[in-house]
This record gives sequence, structure tokens and C-alpha cells, in this order.
Amino acid sequence: MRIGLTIGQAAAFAGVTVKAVRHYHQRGLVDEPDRDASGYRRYGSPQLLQLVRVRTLARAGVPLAEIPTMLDAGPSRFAATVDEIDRRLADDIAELEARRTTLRRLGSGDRALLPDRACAILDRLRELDFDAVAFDTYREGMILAKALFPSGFDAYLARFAEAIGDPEYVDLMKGVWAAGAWEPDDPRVEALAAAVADHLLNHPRLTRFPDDLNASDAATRYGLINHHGGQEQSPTFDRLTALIEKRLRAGGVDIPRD
Amino acid sequence: MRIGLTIGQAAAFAGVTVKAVRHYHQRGLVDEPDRDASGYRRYGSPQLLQLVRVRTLARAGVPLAEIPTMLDAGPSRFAATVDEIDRRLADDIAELEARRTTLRRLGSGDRALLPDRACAILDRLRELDFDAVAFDTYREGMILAKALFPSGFDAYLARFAEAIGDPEYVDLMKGVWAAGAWEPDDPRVEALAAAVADHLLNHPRLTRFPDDLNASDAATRYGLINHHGGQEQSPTFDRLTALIEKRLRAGGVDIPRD
DNA sequence: GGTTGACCCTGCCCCTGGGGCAGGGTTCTA
DNA sequence: TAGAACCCTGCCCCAGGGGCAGGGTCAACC
Repeated sequence: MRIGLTIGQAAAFAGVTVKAVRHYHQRGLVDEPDRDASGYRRYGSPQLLQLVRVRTLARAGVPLAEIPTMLDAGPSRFAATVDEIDRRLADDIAELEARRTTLRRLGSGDRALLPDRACAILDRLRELDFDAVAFDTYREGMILAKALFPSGFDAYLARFAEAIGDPEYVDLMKGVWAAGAWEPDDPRVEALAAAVADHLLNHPRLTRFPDDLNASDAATRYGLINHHGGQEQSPTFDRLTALIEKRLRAGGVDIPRD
Repeated sequence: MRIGLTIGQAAAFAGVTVKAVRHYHQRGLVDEPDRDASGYRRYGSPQLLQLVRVRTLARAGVPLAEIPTMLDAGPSRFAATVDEIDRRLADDIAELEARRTTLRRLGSGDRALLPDRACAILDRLRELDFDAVAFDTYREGMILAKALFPSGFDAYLARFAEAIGDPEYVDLMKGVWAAGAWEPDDPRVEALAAAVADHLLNHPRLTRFPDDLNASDAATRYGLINHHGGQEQSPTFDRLTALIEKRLRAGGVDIPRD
């Protein structure tokens, strides 16, 4: 030991790691001390004082980049910077609190992905005993609808609520889901398509489209929502959909084409 | 527009940046969609759904690395992970709160660097009208002492408090600070050294050293604290210090040599 | 049919605050 | 005199993207 502390001692006394001390040197926050004959850094009191000050500021949440400014600043400028850092810390805390809130919604199913109204509809769907595939498809459709037509999402939910409040239509929807397992040329397909289309034509509110559907890419977005399930892999399902759409168009309903 | 959304549209609908979407692809969080003829990514509903889910988790503070696990996990594992993330968030919040506390201490002078007892002594020094250089030197000495002899710091403060409670000794200290401006061979130097040494020998508690001074590098640390000011640049000051130490050693006080 | 502006592509470096490791030299202790 | 414990520089790494370069594509307008 010649004169002064080695980097390890200085770091230990200041309560930081050796790596951090070297980092502070690189950032110009603490002066490089003189080296001894073998090239080791030897810390004297000036560097130790700088180190303690820098560590204190850094631990208080001051970004390293702003520490030189703060050390040089007069009391008023110093106080102003402290205020600003404090505000940033408060913001960060608020954001973390918000994350915790989101996280707690996440803990209970879909409440982070969908608003309460949508979750209520999903609960009702579960009560109505739709099968898991149908349920998932509806749920995903909601998530997509919320992302793709945010401004029309309330109207979408309203239509959805109306549809599941109509027992006759609920039966028809269950029939549609059951149809996935039929043969494509099953005679029941045409009958079901006719029944669904007639019901929709008699209840026009169920087929009203969101207001922003007139946007140029609306058809693409509509297609994404309506044909997103795994069900349309079934040719029967495809045929059923095509038949229903054909009848609806014949009945004057304007359905976007993919 | 052929089929599906471009990356910009998908990002906008999911409420993230294009860059983030590509980042998620790279991390394997969202499947790469098919490309169109010109190599553009075309997003369909499966990728959009993944994107919305990933965004929701990421915004809730789930680290990207854990998102695949969470998406695959069953409800109980999912809930466990949520709990753990929540705990981490709570810890982060607590740490930020601690930073704010430190920051507020920073706002009022040295209260972040020194405990209240030390600040009280510094306030008293100010009242006793020590000049700015002396004051800064004492303050820096305290900071160094706290870092270098943490376990002996309370005793150090007690000695300090006793010293400044002794009006005779305070006068002598002021004389020492004034001596920096004298000529080195000023006859007052010897007289002052004698007075200081006599006073210290008559009040042995003022020269008691910290308990851990017997550590191997204690002399180095002691030297750092005692000779850290700008004052020892003055040859008069050096001579005064040497004279005092010589008299003290002669009086039986054990002073480490640098 | 040419231009313009808005998109898209890949790939690279940048930010914070250091952590970790490689490969080599030095000092202290047993 | 050996080994442990330091020290040195230099490089790559972490999260969550941001920014830019350099080049291709698409749609609309004149």
C-alpha cells in the first residue's frame, strides 16, 4: 500500500461496486485519481468525496447524466432540478400503480382485455351454455372488434346484448355452431340458413354495422372480425355462411365482401 | 391492399408502435404473419389477437421474457405469476418512494449525506462564525469519516460536539485556521502549537481515536480524513500540524503516521 | 405517366446503470 | 514460493424499444 485507497476499498467505503466506480469515471462523474507504479488507481479524499456525493444523488434517483449539472448548480437551480426529479419519480410511481391495477384485472379472466360490459355479455354466453369453441370465437371477436372499430364498439356490444336477449335467435346461433359437424350437403343447412336470414331480416337492428364502416379498409377489418375463428375451416360452415349472406343481400342488407 | 392489415395498421389498432411489433416478432411473442408479393407483412386475426394480448400483458408490467410462459400457462400458474409480478411492482414502488424521501432530504442541504446529529453540529459551526473554508473542510471531513469509519462515526460526532462546546478550544481552532495566512516562520506558530497541544493533553477525550483504528490500513484512512482540505497546501499549516503532533506524541498520544 | 409523400423492408447503433467474463498483471498472506 | 485476492482493459449482455440509413412499394394527384 502506497498512498490512497485502491478502487475496491474506495468502492466499499462508498457503498458501491467496483464496476460502478469505473462506470462513474467513464461518465466523468468522478475524477480519475492518480495511478501508482503498477497502474492501479489510488483514491484520495477529493475522489472519495465525489464518489459519496455521486452515489447519494444516484441513489436518490437522479439520472447519471444530470449529476454533473446538479453538482455545479447553485442552490436555486439545484432545488429546481430536485423538484423535477421528484415529479418524474411521482409519475413513475403512478404508472407502476396503474400497472398493478391492470394486473389485478388480468388476474380475473378477460377483465384486462375487455370492458366490464363485454365481460357481462361473455358471462351470459356461458350461462346460455354455448360450447367452448363458440365461446372462444365470440370472445376473440370482441377483442378484435374493440381493436379494429373502437368507436363502434359500444354499438357492437349493444347489438350483441340484444342478440343474446332474443331466445329464438340464441337457438338459431346454437344451430349454426352445431352445423360445423354436419355434412356440407345436409339438407338442414339450407333450412337453417333460411331461418337465420329470415330472423335477421325481421330484426334489422341485429345487422346494423358500425358507423365507421364506411372507411376505405372497412371490408378488410370486417372480414378479420367475422371470419377469424377456426370454424370456417369447415366446408359446411362456409356454405352456411355463404347462403345466409346471399339471402341477406337479396333482402337488401349491404354486407361488405372480402 | 390485398389481404390483411399492414404492420402500421396492426400496430395502430393494437395501440403500439411499428417498432414494438417487430420487436415482438423478434422475441417470438407474436407469430410472423405471411408476406404479400412485395414482402410486406399482412396481419390476420390470429396475429392481431396475439398482439393485443401481448400488449396487454406488457403494459401490465409483465417482462417480455415471461409473456410466452404466461400465455401458455394454466389458470393457477397464471395466477401465481401474476402474484409474483405484483410483488415485484410493489417492491419497485417502495424503492421509488424511498428515493423520493432521500430526494427531499437532498433538497435541504447536507441532510442526505449526513445524519441529523452531524447537521446539527454543522449548524452550530456556522453560528460560531467559522469561515467558509474551515466550514467546508469540517463538513467534508465528516462525510469522509462517515464513509471510512462508519462504526466509529457516532464517537467521532460526540468528540466533535464536545470540542465545539468548549469555547477555549473553539478559539484555538479559529487560530489554527487563521494561521494558514501567516508566514511559516512567524513566531506565533510555535506558541499556537503549544497552546493547542496543551489543551488537547489536558482534555484527553478530544484525542481519542475510533475503535476500528487498529485495522491495518487505519493510518491511510486517518490521513485521508485529517489531511483532506486545501489548507495543508500552506507550509505554515503543515509546520503547525507537525509541531502539534510532535508535542502530542511527546505527551504520550499515539498518532498514526501516514 | 411522372412525381410526391406515406409506407414498408432490413440492419445497425443508441439509451440506463451497470453485470459478467476473458485474459493478463500485481500484491498480500500463509 | 504458491495461491488467493486484487487490479487492469476491453468486450458483450440485460429491457424495451428509438432513431437512422439506404432502399423498395404503393396510392393519389397533376
